[in-house]
Amino acid sequence: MPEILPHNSKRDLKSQAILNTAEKLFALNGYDNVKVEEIAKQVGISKGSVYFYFKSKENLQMALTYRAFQALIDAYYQALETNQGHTGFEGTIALIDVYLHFGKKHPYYYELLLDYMTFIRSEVNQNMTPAMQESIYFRKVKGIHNLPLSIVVEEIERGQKDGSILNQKEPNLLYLTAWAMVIGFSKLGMASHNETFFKVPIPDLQAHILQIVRKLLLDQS
Amino acid sequence: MPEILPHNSKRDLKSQAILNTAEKLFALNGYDNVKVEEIAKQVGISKGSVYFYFKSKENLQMALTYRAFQALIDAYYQALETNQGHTGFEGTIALIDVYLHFGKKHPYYYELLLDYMTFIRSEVNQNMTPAMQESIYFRKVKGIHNLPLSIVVEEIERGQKDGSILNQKEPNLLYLTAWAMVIGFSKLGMASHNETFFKVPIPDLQAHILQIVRKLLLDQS
Amino acid sequence: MPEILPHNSKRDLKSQAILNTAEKLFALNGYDNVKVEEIAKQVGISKGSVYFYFKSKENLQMALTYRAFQALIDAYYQALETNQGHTGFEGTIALIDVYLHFGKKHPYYYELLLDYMTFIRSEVNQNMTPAMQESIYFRKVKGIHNLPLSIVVEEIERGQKDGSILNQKEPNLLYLTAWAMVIGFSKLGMASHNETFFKVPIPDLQAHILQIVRKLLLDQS
Amino acid sequence: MPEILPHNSKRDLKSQAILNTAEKLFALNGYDNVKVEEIAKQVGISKGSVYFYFKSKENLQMALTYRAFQALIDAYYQALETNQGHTGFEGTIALIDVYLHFGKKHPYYYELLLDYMTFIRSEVNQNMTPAMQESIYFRKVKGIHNLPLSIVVEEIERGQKDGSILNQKEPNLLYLTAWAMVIGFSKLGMASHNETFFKVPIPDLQAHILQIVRKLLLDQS
DNA sequence: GATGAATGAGATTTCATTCAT
DNA sequence: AATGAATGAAATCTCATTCAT
Repeated sequence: MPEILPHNSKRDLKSQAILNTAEKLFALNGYDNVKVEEIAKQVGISKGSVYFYFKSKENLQMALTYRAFQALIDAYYQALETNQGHTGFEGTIALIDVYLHFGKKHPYYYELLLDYMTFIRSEVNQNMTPAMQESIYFRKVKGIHNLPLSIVVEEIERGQKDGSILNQKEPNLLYLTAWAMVIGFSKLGMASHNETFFKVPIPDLQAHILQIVRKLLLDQS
Repeated sequence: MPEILPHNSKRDLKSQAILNTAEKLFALNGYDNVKVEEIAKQVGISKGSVYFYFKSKENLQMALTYRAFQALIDAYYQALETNQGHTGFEGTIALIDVYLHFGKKHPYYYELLLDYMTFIRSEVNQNMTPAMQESIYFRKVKGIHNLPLSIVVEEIERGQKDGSILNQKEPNLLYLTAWAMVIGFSKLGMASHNETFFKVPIPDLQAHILQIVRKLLLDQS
Repeated sequence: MPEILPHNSKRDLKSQAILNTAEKLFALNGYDNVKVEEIAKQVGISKGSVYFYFKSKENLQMALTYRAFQALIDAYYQALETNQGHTGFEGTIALIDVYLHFGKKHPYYYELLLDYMTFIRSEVNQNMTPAMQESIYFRKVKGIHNLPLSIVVEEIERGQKDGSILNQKEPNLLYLTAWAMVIGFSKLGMASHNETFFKVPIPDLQAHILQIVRKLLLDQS
Repeated sequence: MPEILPHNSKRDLKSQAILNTAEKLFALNGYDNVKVEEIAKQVGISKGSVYFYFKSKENLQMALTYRAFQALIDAYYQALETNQGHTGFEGTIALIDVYLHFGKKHPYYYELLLDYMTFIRSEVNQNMTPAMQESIYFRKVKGIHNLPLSIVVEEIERGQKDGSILNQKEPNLLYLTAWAMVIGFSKLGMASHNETFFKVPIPDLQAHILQIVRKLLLDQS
């Protein structure tokens, strides 16, 4: 009964523990201000062990980025499943809602996802550390990094076909526009640990932005 | 009597040269990847001189943040002056347009402005270096950091009064909503050195977002 | 009764496998650049097993040194056996020839032998790790480390007596002189993976040096 | 009077001090067993300062190698000057004598010179650290690393022409043969801090080897 | 005012060795 | 006997900052 777990489950458990702690510390103090030693200490293991599980600090962050993508994609699929039978419009709104909640739950994931987009864009021209080139996590992320986009775009297309999304503009343009709003909101929301930002309650701002996205999708001008 | 000497202008000239170079390098490589020595070298002075003009690297960045605020505010006032006689709606759109174009000349200013927002919110709760506490530039920035908001908000209010802005929602809410869109766009646009992002031409995206802001202000639902 | 079991042969087999691999890797990359883990991996066992058979990395090298001495001594005795009935001169030349060819099969043995000579001279004055002090292999090597010298010296003496070696100088002096030449050649030859060294074909150089040794032994000036 | 020194003489003085200490420690304990911090401590400066003068530990060693070459070449030229008017034979012997004394005075230089020969040989095929590729000292050494050979070879050729060297074999072959003897002797001599090695007084061995070299050059068989 | 040599705390990373399983 | 996760000392190198000249 208890032994059905794959025999590297203990290994996985510890990787996850390291990742959890790293995520917490990176989020709190910023990547550069966190020492690997500190991560180890908080996990209750030695510095060397962290390096046993993750080849480098950079790699550790890429593993976190992978997690961020996975978490987002999982949440997307789950929302899609929950919304089976609904229109493409409803599905799209649900996805955006998911992204918004996602950022509240894992604020650091936002940063990671955004940083990755910047990073990947300069992959060709710029210098990438050899450590990164060979990183298994980097390869894993590259395998899925377009999924979030395509999931939403497909849902938008579905909505355009089923008539629930009246705006007939290029789905990619609609996606990026909505994404820009949501990212902007997250950036601002991130800046305030308080309930309000410049006297505006954060939830009000969020509701307002969601409402605009709705209008955008229903717009047929 | 003693203060009329052009004595200080040489000083200013050199500070400005340092700031120009720092801005360029920070924008290009990121704050952490730029060495003070490199800045000095490119200015053609010594490391020690940089420290004569700016107490620390952090301080240098805060001075840059001050420049960013100044530049934005200047651009705002100039747009307002150019738009004298126009409606509040037109003024507001002009301001947003300014913000959108603002980053073309100084791409790093967006980051600085955003970082500052994040920084300032932690002023009370968190740990701030004593060096920063006493920084003259920090105090200067604090003196003007609410101006961009109030300039735009005032213009929105003017528009609501003169009937050119039909949306009667709280001006702060409108401002933040519009700001979120613009920030989001900047983040996305910044990330791409290319002309397109996910197959969407960057200028198309910008135009689209501006159009939505227009609709937002004219919305009376 | 209990010691006849082939029980130990499996043990020996594995030690030998470890030594073979270590020798190959040390020769290729240098002692310091070879990780114990890499040795284990190439043998197909675990790091822990290496430590079961050899108390430490240093010890492993000393075991290799022992093998080097054994191999040299074996080759010497074999040459002597082959040359039974020949003069001392011929025997001596045969021994030197053996030494010269010795490194072709095990290039690393030269280094090991030389390093050992350097190591042993510092035994008294200098600091030696306690691990080494107690090393069984170190004791084993100490037991035989004078054999190569005495074998050659005895052969020289035999040659001086049977009249085939005309040079009547101190046999130890003759030995060291010949040894110096051979070591020097090995050092130079080793350094070149090519066929020539400074335009001189390596085999030509070797033949030349052997010829000089011959003359040395026949010299009666 | 005292100010004629070039104004970076203080800088040079300190580099030399670092080099002196590094040489001593490397010679005593081996490159790998010496910490940069230890060098700094013994010079009486900080670790960072060592890195200010030499970009890396590897670089420091290459600087030492450069010194070794310079010292050898200087000694060669000086010997040539002293032997002006003498035959090529005498000049050649003088050069070999210089090399022999040289190794006694700077035992570590021998190793460095020999290591460099091994290193340079693998330059094409093998991996070289980027740090080394760009090392100014590496480039400096490459500029002069063939001088010792050519100085001696020229002298041998001169001797062959003026009739003082009767051996008409290829000068490069003669050089390498002699060099092998001398290197071999050095290796053995290095192994003994004592006055004797296997009961043979070191100076006797040296004299003997020199005598053989003499005979080699005069040999016309 | 200007210089740049000097500092030294601190960061990442490696790897021989141990030991619980 | 065998395994391989865990350890932690130690090593190299960086760079913001200081300060004597």
